Order: sequence, then structure tokens, then C-alpha cells
Amino acid sequence: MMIEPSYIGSMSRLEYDPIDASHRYWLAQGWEDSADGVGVVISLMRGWQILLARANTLLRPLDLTFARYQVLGLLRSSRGLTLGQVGTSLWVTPGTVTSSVDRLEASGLIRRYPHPSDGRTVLAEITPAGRRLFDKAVKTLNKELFSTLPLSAEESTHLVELIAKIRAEAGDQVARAEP
Amino acid sequence: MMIEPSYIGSMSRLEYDPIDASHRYWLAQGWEDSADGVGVVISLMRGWQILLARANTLLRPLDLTFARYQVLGLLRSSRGLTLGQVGTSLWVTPGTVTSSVDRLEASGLIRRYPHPSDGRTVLAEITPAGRRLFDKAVKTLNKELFSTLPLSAEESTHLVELIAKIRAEAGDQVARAEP
DNA sequence: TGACACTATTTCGGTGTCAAACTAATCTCA
DNA sequence: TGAGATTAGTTTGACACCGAAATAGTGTCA
Repeated sequence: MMIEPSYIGSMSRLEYDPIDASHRYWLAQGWEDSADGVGVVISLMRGWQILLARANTLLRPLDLTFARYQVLGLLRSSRGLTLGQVGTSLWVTPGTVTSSVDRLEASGLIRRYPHPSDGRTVLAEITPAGRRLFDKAVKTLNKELFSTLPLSAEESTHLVELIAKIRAEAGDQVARAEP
Repeated sequence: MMIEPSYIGSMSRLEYDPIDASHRYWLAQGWEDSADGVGVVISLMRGWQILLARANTLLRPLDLTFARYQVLGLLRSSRGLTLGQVGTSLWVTPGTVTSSVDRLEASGLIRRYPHPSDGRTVLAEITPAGRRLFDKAVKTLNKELFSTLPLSAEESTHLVELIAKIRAEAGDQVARAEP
């Protein structure tokens, strides 16, 4: 299951670790208070980049992206949501929701319908085709991505908790770690 | 130093934790092998989104983005790099480098110059204006972002190491944890 | 030495994302 | 009850990014 990592392409493979290099550079500059933070920020960026690239590679044959897969999944497990709820749940702005929903609707995977009592609000629900595609997509991602991360259960939990501290400080509602 | 988190805007604040909700949903579906992975992937996405938004908010007054700040920083601490080296060091594709370099060059912060012996290669170096701006930018980010993460030194190291496992499996060159 | 493979960069088309401006509907309360 | 505030969604403009194709220079080896 070797998937070609984020970007290699024509470029020569990197022979050093940019994250470690930044950390050392920060220390060398006398920025001790910030060196750890730099490492965290770049690590998070790179980790996410790797996982996103892998997800998108796996979803491409299904004509999906991770962003649209997420919208589809949200609607798959609910009976109609407002576009505002979609944006809130996925942490994206209203404009982003509009364009994702536009594309999914154009593909026939979801449909918009008006809110029965509030003329401002637009609801979206998944179509049968969308349900079928999502089920195929989630099966692929489960098999090829989510279940293959090189982290133990304890490590995964720990990683989620560390990031939860950052999220909490930023104002996210964060669930207490499960027992 | 409360910075408005990633996106709240007009939408009501979320009263549940989407990461925890996904994890529970995966378990409820009987996808135990993938539930932890889902949590890790979404956590990484959200953590990065929060930090990127904060960096970009801090850099906006300087007319910089985090992406361009990174290119500038790379050139700040070197005497000329090929565009290929820039892309490799920042894990982005050649086309992305071209457009970042275009913008930075248009702002007078860096300049391109030809490779002395290889006609295919383009080099880039920072200008005095670029050096001044980067120094201002890094001072801001150090003070307002990198040194303010809610993680202890041990937690930061641990987070970096956990993500390093993901990176290593993806083929990244990863430095051994410092002693 | 010349065809062919390889390498570095640019160009192009498509997505996802945000911020800000805009439109339309609903709510509030004086 | 009606003006002004608020809320939901859309539109627009800008950016970062990828993947694939195109361009141009370099290397290789039969």
C-alpha cells in the first residue's frame, strides 16, 4: 500500500528534515520561546498535507475530493441540514458551502430544497446516488487510509488530545476524552 | 490576545464536537478499525486550519500570507536557492513555487536570476526589502503565535514525534528526536 | 554526434478556501 | 407597525494548491 507521498515528482528527494532544520534555526537565532511552536505549526501543516493528498488520491477515481466527501458524509447521516449547519459542522465559511453544494448538486449527489417556514434558509439532502457514492468512498477511505495510520490506539488518542488543547484555546467546543 | 477563531461569523457557535461525533459515529457503524484514524485525520485538519488562520490574520497587515512568508524565510537564511529547492523544502509543486515567486518578485521582496551554468535552472534571492519585511513578520509570528501555543515543551515534542511517524511512513526524511 | 531520455520551470484548468460586499427574509421593539 | 438590526445564503475577487501538459535546456550512449 505504498502511496506516492505528497510531492516528489521531478524533484530530488529531500536529504534533510525541514521541520528539524527550522527548529534548530530558531534556537540558533536565540528564539527559544518560539522554537517548539514553529515545530508544531510546520508538523501540523505537513501531517495534514500528507493525509489530504492521500485522501484525494483515493477519492479521485470516484470523482470526489475530501471536501466534498465530507459534505456528503454529513448529509448521509442526517435527514436534511441547512447550509449554515453544514458550514458550522465542517468549519468552513458560507461561501465555501455554497460552492461545494453547487458542485455536489450539479453531480446529482445532493439536492437543495427550501426551508418550510424560513424563507432565508436553504436545506440540503443527499440523493440515492449520493448515498451510494458515499458508501463506496467511505469503504475505500476506511480500508486505505483511516485504518492504516502508523499510530497505535494510545498514540492516536494522545495526538487527538494534544490538538484538542489547541482547538480549545481557539474556542472550539471540545469533548472530554472518552474513558 | 484573543484572536477570533477560524470561522464563526454569522453562524451559531457549535454546541458539539464534530471530531468526537465522527469518532462515535464510526464506532456505531461498526468501523472500529477506522474510528481512531478518522479522529486523527479530522484533528490534524482542524488544528492546521486554526493555526493557518491565525498566521494569516497576523500577516495580513504586512501584506503577506503564510505561504509567501515561508518562501521568504527560506531565502532569508540562504544565499540563493533554485526554485526546485524551494519547492522541495516547502513540499509544494513546481507550479506553486512559480506563482509564489511571481508574487514575491512583483512585490520587490525577492528577485530571480539565472543559474550561471545551467540554462534550465532559475535561482531566487531575497532583496533588502524582503529581508526587512521577513524580520518584521517573524517577530510578529514569534510573539503572537509560535510562543503562545497552549502546549508545554514536552507536549510539543510529543506532538511533533507523533506526526513524525505519519511523515516517516509517507516517505519524509525525519530527524531523530533531539536528546 | 544525434536521437532520446531526463530535468527545471512555466502554463493551464480546476478546487477549496477566505474576506468582504450584496440580497433577501426575519426579528425586534419603540 | 415600521425602521433598523440581525441572519442566511450568494457572489465576487484573490490566493494557494494540485495535476497534467508544454517548453526548453542538459546528458547519455550507441
